Amino acid sequence: MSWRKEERRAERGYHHGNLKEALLQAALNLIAQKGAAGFTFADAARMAGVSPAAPYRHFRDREELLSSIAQRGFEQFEALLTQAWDDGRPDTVTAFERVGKAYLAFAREEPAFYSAMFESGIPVDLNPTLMAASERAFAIIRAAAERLAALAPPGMPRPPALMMALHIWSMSHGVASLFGRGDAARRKLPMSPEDLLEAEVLIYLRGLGFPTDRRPSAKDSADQNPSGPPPIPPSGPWGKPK
Amino acid sequence: MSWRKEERRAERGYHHGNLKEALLQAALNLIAQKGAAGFTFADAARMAGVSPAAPYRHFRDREELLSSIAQRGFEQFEALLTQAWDDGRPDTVTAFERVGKAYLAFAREEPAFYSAMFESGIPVDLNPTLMAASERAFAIIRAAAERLAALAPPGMPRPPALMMALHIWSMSHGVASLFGRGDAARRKLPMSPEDLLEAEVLIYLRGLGFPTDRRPSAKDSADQNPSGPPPIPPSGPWGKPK
DNA sequence: GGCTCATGTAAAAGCCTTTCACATGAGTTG
DNA sequence: CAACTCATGTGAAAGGCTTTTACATGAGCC
Repeated sequence: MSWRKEERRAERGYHHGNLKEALLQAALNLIAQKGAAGFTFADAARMAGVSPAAPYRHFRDREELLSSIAQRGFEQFEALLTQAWDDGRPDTVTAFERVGKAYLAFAREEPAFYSAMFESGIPVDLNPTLMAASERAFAIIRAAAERLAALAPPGMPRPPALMMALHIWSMSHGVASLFGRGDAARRKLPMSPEDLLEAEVLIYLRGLGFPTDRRPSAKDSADQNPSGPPPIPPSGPWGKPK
Repeated sequence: MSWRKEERRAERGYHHGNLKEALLQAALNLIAQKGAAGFTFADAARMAGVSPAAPYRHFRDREELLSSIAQRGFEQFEALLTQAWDDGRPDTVTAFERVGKAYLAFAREEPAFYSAMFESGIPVDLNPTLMAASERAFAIIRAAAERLAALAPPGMPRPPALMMALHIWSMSHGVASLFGRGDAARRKLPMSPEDLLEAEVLIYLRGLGFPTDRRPSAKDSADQNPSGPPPIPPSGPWGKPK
């Protein structure tokens, strides 16, 4: 394991050949281990087997490296969300919840990216490229919300899709931040973050008038919400306490 | 302004007299300015007018100072939430939302505390005192959720209060984290975080079957939910787009 | 007045960031 | 193929932060 990484100059010559990528990978590992705050530029250099000054040939400073990671993170995040949304198949509500799960999965499985993206304190607003990547990711959630909003029962006032998207985002982010990674500093829960978020979203959607007892029958290709109050499922969107 | 703080040794003698408190205040200011990550032990010492080694007489290390601030933050947070909840007056739903607003207000008005509490990466779980303070704060939300749950319309399945509390917490935290402080690195919104959260909570509560068109008439001292589907307000819990 | 101990200081070791002058060698060019 | 150039890496150094250690000060207490 410490073999490819720590190959010394002797075996690789004066020039590294792929330092930028190596630094990004090293930083990713370090952030996963010690958090975005604990990550050190010098450490990354060491892990890549170069002098502490070498990274400056590829990144203006430590923060630019962090931004690059966040950038890449937003791109992967967007890809993951796109895949989870799958253009609303097989039905809008199911796909919508898959997006929520994907959000949590990303936070859990890519803590380093998540950390760089949301917890590193880098000013996303001030970096247009990064901002754009972030908005492309959010655009997936927003597109999903648009589809969902268009499906709202006719009897109910129709919520702005943007607001719905922001609501879903804040729920997902809140759950992920507070309970997301089993890491070290996270609070313990009587249920999985996934279940917590799923119930939250279901209740929210019900509040908007959506029918939320998903059954294989419930394809929303045709308008199957003639009118009237939302159906009340026999049991809520939370399981019986074990 | 830089007068009380930077009083030098000449005017204060060898001993500071109140260094611990001075350091906490200095750290609070520094964190508010430069974030929990940017805050420096040495800076705090400088601001208090003592040598860089002096703080070690009062805090084991930089992290202990951070923990102390988080501790104090949780205490103030608890006090604020308690006051906002006001034991459910004048009615449960109104008081419940006041708690949500208080959450945002705290994040906005005490960014340094909020930062230390939720974004500094200190391991809350590993510090029993801190953990206890954190749980006392959460207990307010939980108590509010208990009261709300007890009020749920009889026709609906009753959600576990703990889960409701976690949902509300995650919404509040999500909104505060993503859009909370106008600081630097936060995303812009087409509405205020307060309005966003209020709408979110209202929709959520409606999803649980609560009547959410709050009018002065709606005191919940008596059971005013005979049965039937939740009333549908003429307009949703979001304003018309301006 | 003299003691003692909490509270500060100075100095030093070790680490990190960042810069600068200089070294290396990969790729290009005649 | 030899010469050149420029991107990429190195070493050293300045400056800052953290933390420890031995020593200084003086406030509170007999």
